[in-house]
Formats: sequence, C-alpha cells, structure tokens
Amino acid sequence: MSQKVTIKDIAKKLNVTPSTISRALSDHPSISVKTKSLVKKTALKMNYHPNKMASSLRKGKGHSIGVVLPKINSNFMSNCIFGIESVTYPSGYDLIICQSNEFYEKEKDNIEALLASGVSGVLISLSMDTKDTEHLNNVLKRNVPLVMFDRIEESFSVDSAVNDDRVISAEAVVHLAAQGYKKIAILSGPTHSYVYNNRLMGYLDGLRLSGLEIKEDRIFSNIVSEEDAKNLVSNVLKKESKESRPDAFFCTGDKVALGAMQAAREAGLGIPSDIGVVGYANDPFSKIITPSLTTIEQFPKEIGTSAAKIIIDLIKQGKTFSSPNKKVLIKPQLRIRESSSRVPNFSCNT
Amino acid sequence: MSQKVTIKDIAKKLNVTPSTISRALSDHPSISVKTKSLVKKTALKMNYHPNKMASSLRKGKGHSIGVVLPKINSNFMSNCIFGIESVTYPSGYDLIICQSNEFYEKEKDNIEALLASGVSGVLISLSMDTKDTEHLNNVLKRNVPLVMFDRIEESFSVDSAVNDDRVISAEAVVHLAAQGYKKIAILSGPTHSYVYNNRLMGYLDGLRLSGLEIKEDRIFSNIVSEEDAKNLVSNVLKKESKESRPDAFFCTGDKVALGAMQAAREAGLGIPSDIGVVGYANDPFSKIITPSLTTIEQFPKEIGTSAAKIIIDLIKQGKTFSSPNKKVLIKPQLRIRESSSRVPNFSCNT
DNA sequence: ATGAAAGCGCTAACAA
DNA sequence: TTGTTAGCGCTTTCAT
Repeated sequence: MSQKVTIKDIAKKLNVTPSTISRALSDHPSISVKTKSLVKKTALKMNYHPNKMASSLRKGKGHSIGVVLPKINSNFMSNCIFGIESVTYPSGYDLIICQSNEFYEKEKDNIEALLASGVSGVLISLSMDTKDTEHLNNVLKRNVPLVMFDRIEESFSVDSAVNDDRVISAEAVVHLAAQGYKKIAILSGPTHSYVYNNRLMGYLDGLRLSGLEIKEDRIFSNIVSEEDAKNLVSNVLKKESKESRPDAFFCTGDKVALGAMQAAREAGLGIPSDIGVVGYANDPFSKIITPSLTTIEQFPKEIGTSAAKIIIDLIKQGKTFSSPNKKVLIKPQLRIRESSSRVPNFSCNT
Repeated sequence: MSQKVTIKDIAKKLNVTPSTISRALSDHPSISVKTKSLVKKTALKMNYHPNKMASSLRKGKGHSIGVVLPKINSNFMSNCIFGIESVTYPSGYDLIICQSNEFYEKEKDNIEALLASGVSGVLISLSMDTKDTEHLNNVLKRNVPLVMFDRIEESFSVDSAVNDDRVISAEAVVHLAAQGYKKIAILSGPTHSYVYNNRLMGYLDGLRLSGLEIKEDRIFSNIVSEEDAKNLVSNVLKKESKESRPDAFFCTGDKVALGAMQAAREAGLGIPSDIGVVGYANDPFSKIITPSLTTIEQFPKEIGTSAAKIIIDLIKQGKTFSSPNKKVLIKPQLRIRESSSRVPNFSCNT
C-alpha cells in the first residue's frame, strides 16, 4: 500500500530530474549542498525509501553478505555470527545466513543461491563432508570475495580467520606435564578435520616440548560425544595396567572431557589426583561441575569480527582475496581449574 | 568473470525470444513440453543461473524472509533460527538475519532495511525496550506479512508462536507443592516482559491450584543473573525467620536457579531437603550439576518452525496476517530432577 | 505456442 | 552543477 514513493516522484515534486535526486541522495560531489539538503529533506518528508532491489540490479551487485556454516545452533557458531554482524551491520550490509547441515550438496546449493542473490561477499565455514572446492571456485569466478572461518580448507588459497588451536593445545599439554602427568592421552575428533588435526599436532608439540614420550596407543580419534568418551576411557582404564595406562586426558571438547571424568570416577580413580583432565571450549558447565574442568576458552566473536573485517576490506578493494593470503589466528586461552591441578598453589583464573 | 549467461543468450542460441526462455524455465503452461526440456537442457549446458535481483525488481518482491531478534548468540535464539531455516530453505527463501541488540532504534532500522531489501516476510522477536509498534505497522502497510515469536507484543494483532510459559509454570509450582513445599517464592525477570509476566501468572495459578497462600514478599522481579539470584536469596534466607522464609524457589532461568542453590548451600541449607529449586530452560549444565536441577525444557526449534510455517502460508495467500490471529503455543516440559524431589520414588525423566 | 515491447527503480556514462 | 539517455535481467501483457 505504501512504498509508492520513488526517486521519480521526488524529482517531479522538485522539478529536477531523477538523476539529480539519485546523486543528491548518494552524496555525489557534483551536487550543490543546497540541492542535496533540499532533496534529502523532501525525501524524508515524502517518506521515501530507496529500493535496494533496483539499485542492486543496476549495480550488478547487492548490499548483502552471505554466510554459509554447518549449523547455526551451537554456542560457537552463533557467537561467530554475532561477531560478524557487529561488523557488517555498521557497514550497511545485510547478512544472509545459510546452513549446510554438514552436507556438501547443500553447501553447494547455498553458495549458488547466494550468488544468484547477488551477495557482495561470502563467508564460509566448511561442512564435514566437503570433499572438493569447486563450489568455492565458482564464488571467485564470479568475482565475489570469499573468506573462510573456523573450518577451513588450507589447500584453498583465500583469506581466513581461525582459532590458533595448535599453540594452545601444546600449552594445555605442557600444563598437564607441569602438573606431573606423564602419560597424557588425547581424545580427538575426526582425523580429516582441519580443526581436530591442529589440536592433535599441538598435542604432539606439547609432548615434545615437555620431553614426554609419544605413544600411538594414547591417541584416540573420532571421539565426539560424551558417550564415546565414557566408553573409550572406561575400556582403556580397565584394559591397561596401572603402569601403562594414561594418567591424563586432553580432550578436544568439554562434553568429551565430561565423559572421561565420569569413566575415571566409575573406575574408582580420583580427579585430579590420579587422572588429569582438560577440555576444550569453556562450555558454561565446565566451571560449575565438580571438580571444575580445566578447559580452553575460544573467542568465536573475534573470529567472526576478523573474518567480517577482511571481507569488507576485500569488497572495498574489489578483490576476491589478498595476496599473499591473510590468515588471522585468534589465540584461545587456557582456563586452569581443578580437574588438572594437583600441584598446590595453582593459579585459578576462573 | 562468469555469470554473463542470461536469458537472452539462451534465446539467441535457440533462435527464440527471451520471453519463451523465461516462460519455459518457470514452467509456464503454454509452452510445449519439447521446448521446455530443450530450454532447460541448454540452460544447464550453458551454465545459466537466474539473476534473482532482476526478477525481484520486476516482481516487486524478493525471495527472502527477514528475521529480527534481540541477540542471536543464545541457545534459545540460535535454535529458533535453526527451526526457521529448516522450513524456509525448502521453500526457496533466503534468510536475512538482523540483531536489534535489545534496542528499539536498531530494531526499527533493521525493519526498514529489510523492507528496502524487498523481503517477502518478516519474523520478529521484540527487543526489551520496544515501546511502540509503529515500525511493525510499517511492515503491514507495505503489505508484507509479519509474524512474531517468543518475545511478542500481545496488543499488536498479528500471528505468533510462543512458549506456553504460563501453563508449564503452574505445573512446576504444583510439582513443588506436591513435594511438600509450602512457601514457594518466584525469582522472575523484568516485569514488563511478555515472557516473564506469563511465568509469573503461571506461578500464581500454581499456588492457587495447590491451595497455597500468595504472598507479595515472595515475588521477586528483575532477577536476571546468577549474581542477582545469589545475592537476593542470600539476603532473604538471612533476614527472615525459619518459619516465614521461602522453602522453595521457582526460578525463571537456570542460571538464576544456580545462584539460588549456591546461596542456599552457603546458608547451610540442604537441597532439596530444606529448600526446593526449579529452573527454566534446561540448560545443558542443569543435568550435570549436583544436585541435578529440576527445570523446564523449551522447544525453540518448534517455535521457529511454527513461526516460519505461518509466514510461508501468509506469503502464499498474499495476506499479512490471519484473521482471527493464529497463536501457536508450544508447550514446554517439566524435567523433574533432584533439586526439587524430596518425596521418595519421584519420577526422573532425565 | 511463441513474439514484441514495455518497464520494475535506479545509476552512470555522456552531454550541456 | 544538472539533464539526457540508455539499460541492468527479467517478467508479463498484448498481440500473433
């Protein structure tokens, strides 16, 4: 019923041409200050609202940025989006959010849909089963900037923003070693994942740094849930002798750590006295449980803002990626709590 | 570099007019089956991708649905979006997400931006300081369907999807009463909020149903954080005599419940023996802590899907709201756990 | 069953 | 400093 007011209407009213109105509204330098203010005032009075569809079509590119991610409903991802929005909104971009649900095909569809909608840029965190990067190439081919965040593919050369998982994982392991744990095991996720791979590398770094032995049979992969962890740790503690079995578990997720703790307790072992446990993510519950869980706090908002800033820059510069590629590493922090602290006077920074 | 392929190019290649291509691609009835399949095949071969900006402009309306909400980074909200997406994606709509950050002004801006982008519909959960509904009216004026979810304004007549907070709150209070608690207090949020108001009403209902006395000084509002709760409960337990003080706290948030529990414990009182506690939200930690927390599980995904379904219907019908208004109530569930169970043989459904 | 032509609202060369 | 003009790619009435 409304939105009949176009640039033409204002032009008619002021006896000038539409071009003048268009220019005045977008602060074109060659329009007199007087005209500008008159036009703007009139536009306001007439309740004019620019039609973005028209300008998008004309300019060949919209005013929105697309985000493709596996699942929005996680603490980590929703905070990434929060960060992204805090940057894109002030820059005048709409955010179009798509979920791949961890499916390559949907991810591909999402990207096509975004391109068809004329997004000015694409932010992506890859699905678990993304095998190739052809769809990502399509983005670049259309001359649309692409930035990866969190779940990235290193072989694909674009800018990115990620956790510095490796360094902090090493730090966590070194911490465990400093507490006197000598047979530290890792409970990690899927081996082909960039994220979990890095955590594993950090684990190995940490062992080396601490002069501890690396043993294949202390590396457990594909442990994703509390259940997985509980079963596995339970078995490990049962099967192995007191001498050979792990005395600490570096877990790449807090839920996983929780499962490990339960298994240890059920095996009659004390935490942190007999078994040390470190988690990952600083889930709200980690601080609350007994014993409180040492864990790694990530900064998803910062990952989001970093990725968003990069893409806004790229859009401004009209480039699809930086050369050399930019890779922003956001360093997580170790939150030392009870589950790994058996040396008295440990520092407990929340 | 790509996306040069338009409807015109296909037309040229096949020696027909653009109109034919357009019609063929959109399955217009008056195009021969043969032509259709030929056109589609060619389009595919030429790697044609429709330009949504153009069709949006032409049709005066886009292919996206706008969502305005206070903050995306909560478990509740991100799951609402998850639900929304699961409905809008199959229907072919993009999702444009905006955060109001609890500011009325930003909410207003968000809506304007969405309308300018030509969204086909708007889903909104109101900000805390939304005072009037003029901006909502603008949506309807432009003939764009509007559906509210979770944080709604009852005086504004459009369709909505919300938690059935009142009924479940009553149920929770009745449960406490059944466990022998007689002086049940409520720790609620801002009084002017639709959501908290409903929980308060349910609380009163519950007391009435149980034949318990309603006492003003057992109703505490504006308790939002763990901190708030801890301080308040601590004071209450200190100040009042054993006879007059509350023996149970119905908390309208799990974090709040946590604070209450801590205060009780610090006052040397047992949970659930001396003090019963019920939370709200079924936060992951509620099941893990000791004693485990009785709480109310909400179904944000269902709220999202319900709201989305309504708006898709409205778009199809070309209406901005149903008359009479549709109001979908999603019933939460009481998760009875240790913090409120002092009668033996209580049922513990997770 | 297909073609011709106009136009959605805005922008941007090119002119003046 | 402002006007003229053309057109982004698609849809859709009206004609054939």
